[in-house]
Amino acid sequence: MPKDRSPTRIQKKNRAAILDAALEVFSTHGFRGATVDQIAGEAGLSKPNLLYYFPSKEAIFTALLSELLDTWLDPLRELDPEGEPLEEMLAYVQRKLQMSQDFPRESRLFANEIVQGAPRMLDALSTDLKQLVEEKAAVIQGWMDAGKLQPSHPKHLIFSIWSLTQHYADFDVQVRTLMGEEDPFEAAPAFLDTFYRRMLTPTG
Amino acid sequence: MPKDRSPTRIQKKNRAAILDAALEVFSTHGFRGATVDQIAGEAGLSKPNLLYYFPSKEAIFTALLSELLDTWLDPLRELDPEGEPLEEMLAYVQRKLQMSQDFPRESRLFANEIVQGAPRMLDALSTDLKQLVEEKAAVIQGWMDAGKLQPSHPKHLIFSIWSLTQHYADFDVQVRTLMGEEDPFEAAPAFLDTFYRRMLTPTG
DNA sequence: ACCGGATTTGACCAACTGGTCAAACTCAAG
DNA sequence: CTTGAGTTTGACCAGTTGGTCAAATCCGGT
Repeated sequence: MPKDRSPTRIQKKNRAAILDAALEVFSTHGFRGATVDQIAGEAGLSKPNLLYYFPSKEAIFTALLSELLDTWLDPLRELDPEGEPLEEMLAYVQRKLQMSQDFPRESRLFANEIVQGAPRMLDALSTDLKQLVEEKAAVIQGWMDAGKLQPSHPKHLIFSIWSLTQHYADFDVQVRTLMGEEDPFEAAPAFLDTFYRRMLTPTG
Repeated sequence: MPKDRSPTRIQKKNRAAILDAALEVFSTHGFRGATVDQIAGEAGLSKPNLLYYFPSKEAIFTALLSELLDTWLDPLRELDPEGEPLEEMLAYVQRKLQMSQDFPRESRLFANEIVQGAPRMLDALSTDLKQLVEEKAAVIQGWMDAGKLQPSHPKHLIFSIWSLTQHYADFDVQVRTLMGEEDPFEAAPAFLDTFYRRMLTPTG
């Protein structure tokens, strides 16, 4: 293993290649289903060479998770308590949908892990994610209390946004099989905008 | 292997035990992540004994899939073209939610498979499921055209129902981690009812 | 050109996995 | 209580997998 000096050009390149390859392989086969050989091949390295950069398969996976989780939660972080409530929520929905379109592998990586009980993510879920959700759920509750949003259950509302947007990435095969030629991401933005506009616009 | 006579008492019991064990193990670890030993253990059999009833791991999996797919699609099948549109849709949502609550393992089994590209299910998706969805999407489109439902994209609407309801089963760990003591299935029915009532009630 | 650390690799290993097989055991019908 | 089909198992096998290691090669600074 390289000393803990600042990484060389080669180290940067190879670590990046490995993480990208790992994302590709882990997201399509899950942790257990992915093999180190597969990742090494995808990264253009031999297996021992890959293990020169990361001590184990597990280490690659956790490095990948911690690298991606922050990015993944950014759209929710950007929800602005000072903004106009309805527009903030609708903008969040669109940002999240865009993430599913642009980063489906990341979405599937998390989906795989969570469906299987999140054995390597529970920590992050119950600390970082929980804190963020509590904070934003409180903001949304505030907006509802102020009559700016139609009252409902803030956490269920957040879950619904995750669910509806990530579905297009996680269940991509199914969605595309059933939609035929039509690109799912063509109608999705308008569909979700209408959906949440009707749901969240306060009545009287 | 037993002859193709009518199954004995022992055969019935063991085949059922194996399929139940397989559901448990496949749904929490995915196909690749599950081992035949694990399934055998869960079923209370030795590995060779299990392989006396099913010729291979693959065979167990496909037997399980074909046994469950029909049940899984029943709620959609029951959507009655002759019924009152809004109530039919809302009832479908509740049936689907109930499935997620009562059969989370089944939901996760399909989720695991589809997230990973549905390598063993594409056939079923592109034939049985596709046909059913086309049929029901047409019914919904008809209701929209008749002004009985707020117009939107029927297929996206169906996907949204799958997504919102199955989320509670597939992402159970995450949902429960973030909701703390509160049982997700307590508020979910009302949340989804409100959601779709507002979405689907036709405006003027 | 030379040196020492960084990088790469082929050979190897132990554990695991899906699957086989012949021998042993169980059980219901006569 | 026999008998033969139905059932179960221990031993085994070949392929895969995560990981190790010493030796070989590469590369940047002098």
